[in-house]
Amino acid sequence: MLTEKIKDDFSNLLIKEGMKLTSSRLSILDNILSNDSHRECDQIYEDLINDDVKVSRATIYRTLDVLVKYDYVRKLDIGDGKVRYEKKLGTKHHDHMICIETGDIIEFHNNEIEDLQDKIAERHGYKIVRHVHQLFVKPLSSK
Amino acid sequence: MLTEKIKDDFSNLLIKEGMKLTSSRLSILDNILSNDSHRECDQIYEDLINDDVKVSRATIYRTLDVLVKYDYVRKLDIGDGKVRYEKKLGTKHHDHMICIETGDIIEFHNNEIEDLQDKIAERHGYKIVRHVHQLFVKPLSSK
DNA sequence: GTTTATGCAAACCTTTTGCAAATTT
DNA sequence: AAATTTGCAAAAGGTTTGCATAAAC
Repeated sequence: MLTEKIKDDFSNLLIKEGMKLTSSRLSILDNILSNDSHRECDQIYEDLINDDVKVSRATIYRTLDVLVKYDYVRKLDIGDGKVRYEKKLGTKHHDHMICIETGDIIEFHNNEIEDLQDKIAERHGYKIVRHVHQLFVKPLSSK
Repeated sequence: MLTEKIKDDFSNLLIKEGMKLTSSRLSILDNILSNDSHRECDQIYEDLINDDVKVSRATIYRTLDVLVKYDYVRKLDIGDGKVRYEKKLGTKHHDHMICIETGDIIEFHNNEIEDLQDKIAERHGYKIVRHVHQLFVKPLSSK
């Protein structure tokens, strides 16, 4: 369920962009913000259909682009050919550890690494705009 | 130009896999090891054709799979929809900083970050198999 | 001579796009 | 009523695949 504030903010953002507040867009936003997993577009589509929300994949793709642009959603690409999306609004920054045995995606955050990254970029004359940090792991117990 | 040692090692590896040492495979390996850039399959294809090596894209894809599996080549995916390949044999481990203004790819390495990564994984009961660390940056001078 | 590799074109699969119909303002 | 959005199905774009032919062993 979207709060009034979220709905208002979203509405204003759309107006600012010359876009309209449609029920499809609200349903997609609601679905994303109510879910903590890392889903492919098709999974989101299935979930919406199961909730009796009638939308097309095309609309989901088009809406995800807007949501990513405005930081409601983060696009996650772990290089397995499947692009995933996760809620970003109201969450803290984190990176991902992916278990290569189970496919589990675990979130992590480390300030020291963040600082070191910044220094490396600065040393080369750059400033970081965003970063991707993914650890592909297996259980210590695994051979 | 491939050294005898590299050629022998490659030959042995193929034999072990029940595969044959073909001129296509040697040409592709040679091309990769002679190049320090980060190229898409299609760029590699063009470069080979320009060198009068007659191969198909299919063969390049199939050969790259083997080369990646045996650490001759690293597959690089910076999430822009273009998968790139870079020489790995004889190079030191590094990660990538990508300039979002010029598309330049700069290599970097930092032991402290590597150690911190290991600790994070361990703390969660995992061991790192590989990782992806990419900094998307812009010049400090840029607004 | 047997087996694996190659090239070609078709198939794949996810994402994007053009357009007419539907929805929003 | 004017403008944007939607769904559909087609297009796109990179990668994979099946199969007949070629090359390696």
